Amino acid sequence: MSVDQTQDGQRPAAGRTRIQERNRAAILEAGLAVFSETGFSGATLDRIAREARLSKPNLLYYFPSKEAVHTALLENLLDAWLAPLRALDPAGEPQQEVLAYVRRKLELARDYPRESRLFANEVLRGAPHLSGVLGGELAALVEEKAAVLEGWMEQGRIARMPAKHLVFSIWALTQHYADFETQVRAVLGEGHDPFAEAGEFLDTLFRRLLVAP
Amino acid sequence: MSVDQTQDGQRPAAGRTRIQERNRAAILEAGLAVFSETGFSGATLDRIAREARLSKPNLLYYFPSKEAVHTALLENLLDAWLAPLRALDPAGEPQQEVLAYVRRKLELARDYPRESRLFANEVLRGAPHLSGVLGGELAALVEEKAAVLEGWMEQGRIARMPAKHLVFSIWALTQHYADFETQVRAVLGEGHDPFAEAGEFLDTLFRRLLVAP
DNA sequence: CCTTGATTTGACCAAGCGGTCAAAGCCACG
DNA sequence: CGTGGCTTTGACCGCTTGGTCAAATCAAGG
Repeated sequence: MSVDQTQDGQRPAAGRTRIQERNRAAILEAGLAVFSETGFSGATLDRIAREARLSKPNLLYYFPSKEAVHTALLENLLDAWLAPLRALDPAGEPQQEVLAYVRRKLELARDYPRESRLFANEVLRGAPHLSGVLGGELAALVEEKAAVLEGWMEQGRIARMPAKHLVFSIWALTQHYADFETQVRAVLGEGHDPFAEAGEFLDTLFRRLLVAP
Repeated sequence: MSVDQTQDGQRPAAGRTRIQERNRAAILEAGLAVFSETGFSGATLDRIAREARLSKPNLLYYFPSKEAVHTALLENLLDAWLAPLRALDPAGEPQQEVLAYVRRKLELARDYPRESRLFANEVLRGAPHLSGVLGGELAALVEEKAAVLEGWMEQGRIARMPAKHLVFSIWALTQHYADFETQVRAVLGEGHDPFAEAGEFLDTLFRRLLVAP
């Protein structure tokens, strides 16, 4: 399941018939599966069309190009991806707010690993389809929340540290379990629940990191 | 510069002439540049050959296929990549050993970002060319070092936590600065030295994480 | 200088790619 | 029931791709 298939950001969704809705959703679902598994270049329209149970020309009837499918997916993704950080409440209890953010971000990685990998693939390549958003919306949001965190630090409610790097550490640690799942499973061996263990471990880690000295 | 260009793991390096040595090195260097930038599927032999200042058939005179170049790179990479963990000394002072490991791993990410991205790309795709190594050599090494860490925990010399996840957290946090450099720079804005700041931050983070309670 | 083997290359190929197009099928509504 | 627009498709196209091959070039020893 995609995080959000009701909008695509390509055009206004005005006047979508049921069949259009269904086929566009099927294409985005198939595109997510294929792009996240093989990356942009490795993905083929034939395979995306096949997984969406459509012919290739039919797919191109709904999206003008391969890139359009990819872009639509990334734009869909972004809101859901940033939601946990948006939810960080300046009026809340600092440590609990951060720990809740970590928890929600890890749940996202656990429940939407394909989205996580799609995003990772894109950023790895230098974010050619996201450069605007990274320097714009994303940077602004982090700026805002970093200010909140720094406020808490100045009040002595959490330990002092570079706020943006605190955010980076949350991204890195949570997405690692989705993006490098192959490696994590290979190292842990059988009989482990990586995300459950990660949940406890990250809770401990950030608890220790945040306590005011 | 590649981490190691003197061996390739394809065949025994017996009887390499100077010209063979030079051309193979040029191909690996070019392959690293291209693969790390575009991923395996996005890379073309033409471009690798061009960057190595060779014709495509000439490149294929030295490596039998595109995959062979890729595999050789990954095998080259692995030793250098695992060296910092190998250097973790069971006889050393626990906290200093871990912090030194973090520092070395971050230096690797800073000095060899292309290698880091090559590796990330491969694991993201499910490590089709590395599955054996992940479950073998890598898993064994982590097993060994996790035992060392757990020994230290039992002696109360560092705080108790799941040792393998401690290793994951080091990988995640250090590689993040190489693999997601685009995002990091977009969020930090101008006038920052991401790796320098990361060095200090990660030192603090792991210091706080490791202190016995 | 000539021979022998290593090296290099232009020309080429089959397969797969993203994308087009005209025609066919389908459906709702008058 | 028929008609007009939405939907679907088989056939096709030009291009790029990984890879081949025979011929040309080069380097070194005798």
